[in-house]
Amino acid sequence: MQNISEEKCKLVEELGLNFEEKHNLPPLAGRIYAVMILSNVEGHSFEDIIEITCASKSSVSTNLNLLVQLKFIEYFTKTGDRKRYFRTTKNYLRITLEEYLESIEKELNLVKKVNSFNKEHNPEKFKKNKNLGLIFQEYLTTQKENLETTIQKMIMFKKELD
Amino acid sequence: MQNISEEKCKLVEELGLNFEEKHNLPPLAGRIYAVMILSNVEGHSFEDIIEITCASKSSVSTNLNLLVQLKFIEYFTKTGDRKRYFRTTKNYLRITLEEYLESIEKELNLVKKVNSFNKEHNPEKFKKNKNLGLIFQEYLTTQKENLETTIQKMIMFKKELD
DNA sequence: GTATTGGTTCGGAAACTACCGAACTAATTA
DNA sequence: TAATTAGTTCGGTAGTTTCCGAACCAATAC
Repeated sequence: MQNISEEKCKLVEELGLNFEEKHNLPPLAGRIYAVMILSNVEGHSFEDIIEITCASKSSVSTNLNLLVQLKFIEYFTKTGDRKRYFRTTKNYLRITLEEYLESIEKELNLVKKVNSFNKEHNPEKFKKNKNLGLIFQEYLTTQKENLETTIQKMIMFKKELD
Repeated sequence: MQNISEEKCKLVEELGLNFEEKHNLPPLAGRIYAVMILSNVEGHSFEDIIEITCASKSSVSTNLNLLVQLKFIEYFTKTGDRKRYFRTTKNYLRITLEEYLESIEKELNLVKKVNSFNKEHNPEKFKKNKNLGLIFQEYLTTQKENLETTIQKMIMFKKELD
């Protein structure tokens, strides 16, 4: 990490790790994304990212393209300038929330499947764990609803977002 | 997967993958855990698991011990029988929820840090994204509270659980 | 004692991931 | 046309993960 304050550098590492885990990104992609989240600049060039992250051209190329493909970032150009400039997409929070929603739905589905499988095949086990299973199912349902309303709220800010 | 129905086998794969992802377990550990969740039997022996999963002694040993260490499963013995028998711990749902809570707290913390960093260092960017940042923070807070009450509910069933 | 049972430990193989450097392409400039 | 710029593609390497088999250990059975 070059040319950035120590405070920022630490936050980049921390945020980067978080993105890496939560979105299953390679470490470098997580760091690049963190740099952009924490930056003043409207648009980092390819070169900027190489300098800041101290990574090779090829790695930066691969990871920038990955982030673009996953819609975490986007690029724009300036007339009379061959470079591409990258910035976070304005709706990355919505993407994150939608990812959460998807994963919650998947899990809720699984829990229901397990509950009904055990109900049918292991009735005495099901009875014993019924309350727990239902509490978990209830929790997931609440969370799903919560996510849906949050996403609705975000869409209300659409003009700002898109 | 031997000696289990096709339906169960499919569910084991699906559940196993889910545990693998959500709890960062090796594939075999995820499958073993899934087998136990979906089973009638009160206590699988070491041998049982080897047969069902078609994995080697050493792998089964390693992964059973991992699951025990992480408190996903526990073992008991029968008098006059040298074998160990494994079963899911009765509070694995609580463990899962507590893991969620921890990860939400971490993320909420990070979001706050990012918000205050941007407020200080990139004020115009912060202004532009303020509403989104706050909506996200609000969402995380609600979710955290939701989790806390759910865990409380679970603790109310303590007698059944522990 | 010796054999068997139940399980652990260790070394290594196979597969996967993340990154790098070198060679390359395609567009622009001189 | 030659050189430069901006970025991509490819082959390979280092590190990590997951699993296996073989050797091993400790307790019981013969």
